[in-house]
Amino acid sequence: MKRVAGLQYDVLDDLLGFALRRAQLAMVGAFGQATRGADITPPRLTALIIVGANPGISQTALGEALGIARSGAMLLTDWAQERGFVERRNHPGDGRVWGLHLTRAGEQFAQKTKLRVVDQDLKTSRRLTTGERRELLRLLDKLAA
Amino acid sequence: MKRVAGLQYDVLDDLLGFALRRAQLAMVGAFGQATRGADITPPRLTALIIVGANPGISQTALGEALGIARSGAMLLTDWAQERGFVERRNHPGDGRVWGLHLTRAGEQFAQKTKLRVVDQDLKTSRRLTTGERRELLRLLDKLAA
DNA sequence: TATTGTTATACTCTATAACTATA
DNA sequence: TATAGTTATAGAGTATAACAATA
Repeated sequence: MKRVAGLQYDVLDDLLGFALRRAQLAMVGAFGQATRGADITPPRLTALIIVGANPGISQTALGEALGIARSGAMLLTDWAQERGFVERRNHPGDGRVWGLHLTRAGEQFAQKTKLRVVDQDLKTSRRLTTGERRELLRLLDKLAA
Repeated sequence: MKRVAGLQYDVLDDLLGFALRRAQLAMVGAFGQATRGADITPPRLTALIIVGANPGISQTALGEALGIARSGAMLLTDWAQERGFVERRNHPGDGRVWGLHLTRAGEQFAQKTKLRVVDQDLKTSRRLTTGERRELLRLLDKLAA
């Protein structure tokens, strides 16, 4: 959201947490624009990307990659499977584990959506110079490390 | 969440949206630590801070400040009123509007919690130099503008 | 007519805890 | 015993749409 003119923000002006939320709202809005009508959300696309880049990954590992609980990774997997984007295959050598794989449709959907989202991500950050964008990525990475 | 070693992240590595989410998870975790047992969340504290700094603000304006719908601002106000932190007073001159005000208890709670959260926000960003932190705030602000 | 607050409803995201199958 | 997946449940956050009161 944008700052409202004339409003007092007190300590919020100096909180990284609040600045992050404002920036993220802007990016989530941009994501929505880029994917309008595609029935997809940031965590769902993230899951598809992780599965696509790591074929055979387990649900638990997917949850770790996303920073959420196993049960949440399961619901994401359920969604992706219902949409026909992901298959649960038996894991060779461990009967407790599902190996997750993108289907053909999942690959196509992920590819198309990735392009749109990357493009929109760049567009939304056009306000920053290339150097500033790179520096922002670096600082965010350092903060989350 | 931290990056998982050995995992492939594909385009996520270059998306500001994903970097923001990872950084925000770190900060929200820090918020939780700073406020453990205090029954408070980031949007709720934000609402208290905005009301405290802008006495008599309307629910609609509060929603705009927070970047959420009127109905959401209403639920936050309900929560704050139930907790005894906020009063809805009649607005002089416009019978449709509530003027929101912190109670004594609300002021005390907000003051105490603000101090803790600001402190933790600084602690969590200790990984950054003072200059880097300032630069990060500037870039996030520019991105959200 | 337009705006404020309200209510009803629904969906996403996330967590915890307990259960089962397998290791 | 420990781990992967599952199920049940709950809460927070958010949105949209329709409504009443007031402007």
